[in-house]
Formats: sequence, C-alpha cells, structure tokens
Amino acid sequence: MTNYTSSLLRLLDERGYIHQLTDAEGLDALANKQVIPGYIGFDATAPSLHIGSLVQIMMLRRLQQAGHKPIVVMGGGTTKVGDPSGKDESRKMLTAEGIQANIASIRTVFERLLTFGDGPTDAIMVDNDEWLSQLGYIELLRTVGPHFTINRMMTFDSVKLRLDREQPLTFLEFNYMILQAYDFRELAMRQNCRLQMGGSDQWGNIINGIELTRRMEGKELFGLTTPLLTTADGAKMGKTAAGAVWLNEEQLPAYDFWQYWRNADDRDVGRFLRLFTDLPLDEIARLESLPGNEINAAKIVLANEVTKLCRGEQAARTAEATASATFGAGGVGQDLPELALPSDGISLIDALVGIGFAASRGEAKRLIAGGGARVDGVSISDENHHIPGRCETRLSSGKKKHGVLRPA
RNA sequence: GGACAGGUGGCCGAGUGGUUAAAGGCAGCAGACUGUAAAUCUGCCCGUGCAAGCGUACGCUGGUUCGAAUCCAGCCCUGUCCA
Repeated sequence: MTNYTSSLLRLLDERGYIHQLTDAEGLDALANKQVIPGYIGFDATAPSLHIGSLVQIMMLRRLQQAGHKPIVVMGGGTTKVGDPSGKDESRKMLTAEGIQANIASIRTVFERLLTFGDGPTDAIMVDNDEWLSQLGYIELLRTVGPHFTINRMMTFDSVKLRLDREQPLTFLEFNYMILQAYDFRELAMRQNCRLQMGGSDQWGNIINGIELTRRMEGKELFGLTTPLLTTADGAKMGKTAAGAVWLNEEQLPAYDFWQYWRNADDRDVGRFLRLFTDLPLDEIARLESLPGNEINAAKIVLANEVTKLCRGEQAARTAEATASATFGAGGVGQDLPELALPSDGISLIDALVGIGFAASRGEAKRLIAGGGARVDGVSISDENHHIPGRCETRLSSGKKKHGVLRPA
C-alpha cells in the first residue's frame, strides 16, 4: 500500500475505494493543504439510485468525513438527451418535470448520508442542466471542440468496444464524453472543484475533463476511480430476482433491502463492511474473520449498519426484528409483505399471486408443483389447496420469501 | 444513393416451409445438501385452463401456401464496404 499522508487518501485507501488515481502525490499534498471540493455525477433517469451507486455515495461521505466538500452532480441536463450508456433501448426521453421529480426523490437518500448546507465542508447538490442547457452549439464547438481529437476519442474503451463489436454508436452517445468533460471544467470554475471521482468505467471521462480544463483554463485537476464492484460470484452489484436493489423506500421496502445484505456472500462481508459502513476497521477485521457459520453474525451487522445509513435507525431495527421473528422463531414479523385474507379463505394460487410471490397463475402452479409453496411452514403440493379464513397464516415461497395472510 | 450482411424469447445464440412455444448457454425460480453463504446435483422457466385446447410470440406491413420465424414484396432499423 502506498504511504499517503493525508487523512483523505488514507481513509479511502484502507477502506478499499481506490482503483486508479491520476496523481496520487499531488492530490495527497493538496488534501493536506486545503479543503477539496470533489464531485461525482449521478444519473437522473429513475426516481431512485440503486446500490450500484452506493460506493460512489459512500465515497462522498468519506470525503466529507475527511474534512472536504462533497458535490453531488445530478445529470439533469444529460438525462434530457436520453441516456445512451446501456446498449438497450433506454432512450426514453424524460420530461423536464419528470427529471426534477427524480432528482428530488434521489436527494432524500443523499440527505441521510451527507450533511448539506452553506458551510465550507457542507455538501451541495447541483444539476448540470444549469449550464448544459445554456450551451450554444457553435460556442461549444469553438471553445471545446479544438481540444478533442477524434483519434483520441476513438481509443476510449466505451467507444472502442462498440466499434470492435460492430455495434451502433450514435453521434449523441459519442458526444456524451464531451459533455461530461465539460461538466468537470464548469465545476472547476464555479465551485473551484478540484477532484472528480467515479466508477472505473468513468476513467476516460474523468481524464477528458482534466485535460480539457488544463488546456482551456490552465487549472490542475485530479481524478480517482473506484474498483468495479462485483459480488464474489462475479455478478454486478445490485441486481436480484426482483430487479435492482433500490436505495429509496418507495422503490424497495426496508425489509427487502435489509435481506439483500443479510444474504451477502461470505467472501464479500469484509469488503462490504469497509465500503458501506462506518464501523472501525479493527471491528470489521474481527467480524470478517468469524469462522464457519458465525459469519452470519457479521452479515446481520452488515445488514443493520447499511440499512441504518440508507433507511434510518428505525427501519433497520424493524427489519432485523422481522427477520429474527421470521427465520429464528418461525413466526411472522411486522415488516413482511401482507395480503388481506377474506373470511371464506383464499386459494393457494391466488394467495401466491396476490402477495407477489408469483407473477402469474401459471408461475404459482409451477412453484407449488416444485414443492416451493409453504403454508405455515408446511410444503403444499396440491395446487387446489384452499387456505381457510379466520386465522393469520404464514405464506412462503421457498425458504427465504415469507409473507402474512391477515384476516380482513 | 449503391452493394453486401443482419434484426429470434430478460440477455447471448441455433433454427431456412409442417415433427418449432422455437436447440444450446447465461441470468432467474424451486427442490436436495447447508449456515437465510458458496459449490454441486435435480426440476421449472410466454399467458390462460384440471386438461385437451385456446391466445399471443421470431423488426413492421402485406402477400404466397392447407400450413411461414423460415418463401415473396414494400417499409423501418443496424453493421461493413463504395459514392
């Protein structure tokens, strides 16, 4: 490990945030000397970010913990053009109001993790629409255009990959890197921002911003990327059966959020604790070295801590209580999904579909045929099974998904 | 504008007239084993129905045919090369 002298880089380094750094010594020295405004850009295409972005959010939190100034940049302007990053047809153009609503919703999570305000190290949130929508095409060409060569743009992975695979790459997408580079320059001018952070896939964009600003303004900026976060079995973080693991409560109930962390792979526990919780490192070292199934205790700590940060203390407690009531005692907890139970009962199939364990009746039948449907813990293989009304019933799909049928 | 190659289920990718709701892989779900872990093995994996079946589905629209993802025409989209 490198010997950093600044508390910022030491903190980031020992917790595993650093993948690439443009100028380690320069940044280290600067961090010792002044408060560094640093930013990370986020997408505004959905009303919530998911845990794929959590590393970046946590990095802003670390920045603030180390006495620097986090700047959250919402891509309101870039979102207006339509997000080209995925090769899927995610070109839905959002309305200005839709984007604003998304930003407002996303902000609620940031407010839990960062301290916003007017002070020197308080976090701020800006929308790149502020400057991008003002931008004239001719002006952009004249001021920014000369600093980019196509030759160089072609060498970036994001571009090269598409061309090599003979996939389409539109002019719009090609221009994204220019807009992102422009963002960095603009922030350097407006907020005196000196550092941009991001995922390793942003390295090219960050470099572009640094070079553009150096050429246009003669200012020296820094870039830092995080390692690409995958789970131990190689999957991208944040995807589960039900879809993405959203940070906002409206998109994903706290109990499910808690469960995601509770079900982490053994091998991921230590890494996740360092990245996603504020626990001291020696405590984390102790937790991650717990032998055999004692590691489950560490997973519970992980789930509690992350849920506390993202959803609040109360949400974490309720989720944990629900989990221990459900898994430990075989009972039910208040956080489980519920379905009203009519007084004359309900068919097992309807119950499974109604509570969301099966997307269609056919799927419910298959679940039953496979032995995965349980009523009060007992596996039911009769697809015509009828659940009587009156008493509270525990309905499960497999061993992990549980719900409650409550008499109406 | 021209020539050529393509557009298949969440993704990748076979399939060139009926036996194709469409091989195979990935992802996903469930079962066994476990520790709410991993690995492994097994089953499932468009909708509806108890079922036979019916309805949808292979870029779009129309056509040929008893029958089309497969053949024909036009259109849209993508790539490569040419102008």
